[in-house]
Amino acid sequence: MSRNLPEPRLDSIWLSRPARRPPSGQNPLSRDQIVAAAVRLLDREGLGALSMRRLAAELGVAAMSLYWHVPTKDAVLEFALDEAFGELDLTPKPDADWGEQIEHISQDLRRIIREHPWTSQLAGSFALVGPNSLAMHEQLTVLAEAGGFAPPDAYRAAGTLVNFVLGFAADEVKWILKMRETDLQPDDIKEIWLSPVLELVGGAYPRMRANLEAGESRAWDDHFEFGLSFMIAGMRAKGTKKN
Amino acid sequence: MSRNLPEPRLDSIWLSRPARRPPSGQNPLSRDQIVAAAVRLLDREGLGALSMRRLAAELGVAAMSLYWHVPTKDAVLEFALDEAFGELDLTPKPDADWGEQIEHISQDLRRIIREHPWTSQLAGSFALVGPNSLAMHEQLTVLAEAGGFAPPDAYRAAGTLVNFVLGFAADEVKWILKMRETDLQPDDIKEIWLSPVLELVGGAYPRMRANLEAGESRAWDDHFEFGLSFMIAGMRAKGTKKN
DNA sequence: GTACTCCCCTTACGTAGTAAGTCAAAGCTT
DNA sequence: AAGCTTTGACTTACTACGTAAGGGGAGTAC
Repeated sequence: MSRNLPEPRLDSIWLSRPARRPPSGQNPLSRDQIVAAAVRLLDREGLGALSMRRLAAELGVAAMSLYWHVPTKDAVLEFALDEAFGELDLTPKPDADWGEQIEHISQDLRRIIREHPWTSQLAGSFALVGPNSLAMHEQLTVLAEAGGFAPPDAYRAAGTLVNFVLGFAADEVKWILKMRETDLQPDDIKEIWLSPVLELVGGAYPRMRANLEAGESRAWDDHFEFGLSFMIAGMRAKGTKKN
Repeated sequence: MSRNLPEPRLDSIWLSRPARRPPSGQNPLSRDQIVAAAVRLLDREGLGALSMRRLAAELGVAAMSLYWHVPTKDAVLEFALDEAFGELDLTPKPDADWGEQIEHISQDLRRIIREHPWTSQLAGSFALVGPNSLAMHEQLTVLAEAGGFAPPDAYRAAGTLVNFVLGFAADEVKWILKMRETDLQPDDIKEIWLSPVLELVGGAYPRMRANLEAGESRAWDDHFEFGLSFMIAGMRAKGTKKN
């Protein structure tokens, strides 16, 4: 069941400029179409199902044809990842507190990762320097500055926040994918998965045991809101503008 | 350059009990030896270099021999991951504040991930339910309770903290691996990598530009301490025990 | 017509995980 | 001691992957 997730890379595709002019006619294939098809396929069947052959089939084309528009499979993944970030709602909300706006973007980022679980797996492997990713960091930095952080700290605070959301969503996504894979409901998962864990830990880790038992079908929403409130409390405590 | 990182799994190897009794004689192969060799290989050559054939070669054995001791490659990776977590120093420090102890464990976790960069890639793919991982969460939960959180919130706070450290370290590790891969120093990286980013963003994201320019060779330590102080400030703000 | 570029194609290589089956030696039963 | 079972390694082979290399046809420019 091992699937090809790329190693972390920094020589991002975003750093090698187009070098390929836009399509002349009504070509059946283009980078945009490839990326769109990749997102569709990833949403439908997951990261493990995306092979160049499969993606080409999705477009009614031979595998190697893709390589005219895209240098490697990793590039496809990077484009798809940034494409998903493009769904973020970053419009400023003038009548909302900076903290509320940060909360809104965080919730939105979490939503996107839940809707495209593969993003969580890719975000850990690629440097996030696509245009939409940069726009997100930029906006969060702006809001952190509004919260009273000096520019360098605002930048760091934004990064810390993104790390939290990505980390949280990664956890969440493991469950979502598991449920999708097995066609089980949360309660079934509890039965077939949680019980063995509890048996495994035995008497060893009382708190983990208690929390796993109580935590039931995972109240993800509450958990997320708690963590987030937590981050924002930290920001309010460390920034100079207290409200 | 795509490498085989597994999809997130929840049907963890930890959940299927041994079912294999310990080797009788002085066998050349055992699960422990395989895991130890895997860790060595991963440290030395990275996640992408670990194939079953390569790992077997490391042990002077045929590839399929490993499958007697271990059901799949993913299992090897899960064992290796928990093995690394085993290096954590979780001993209670009686003369340290709960916040200081949390800080200590967080720093230690970060150290381990830096020393074994592949852990960061694997942690995103496997449910963290190995014994050493559970021990870590348990201890962090204990400390959060000492900070004044009610048990369910302490559990969540611990999770939030781990998410932060893992997320931060994932970022960091991308750079470490890049430097290792290319044999470059931070300043060189700045030149060959950062400049193109800056050129790419152009005038678009003034804060990202400013921070990337100022951020230089990435002051990771400062950045981490900032984020961590941030998390702990949040905990102190939300927990009941204020100091 | 000739040349050139664009874009998609076919073929093939090397490597991956692992299913399936083989077989020698060690251990247990009688 | 003889025979049976279990253990732990081996070999072979299958399918799928990313992509290097190169072919060829259509459209355009002179």
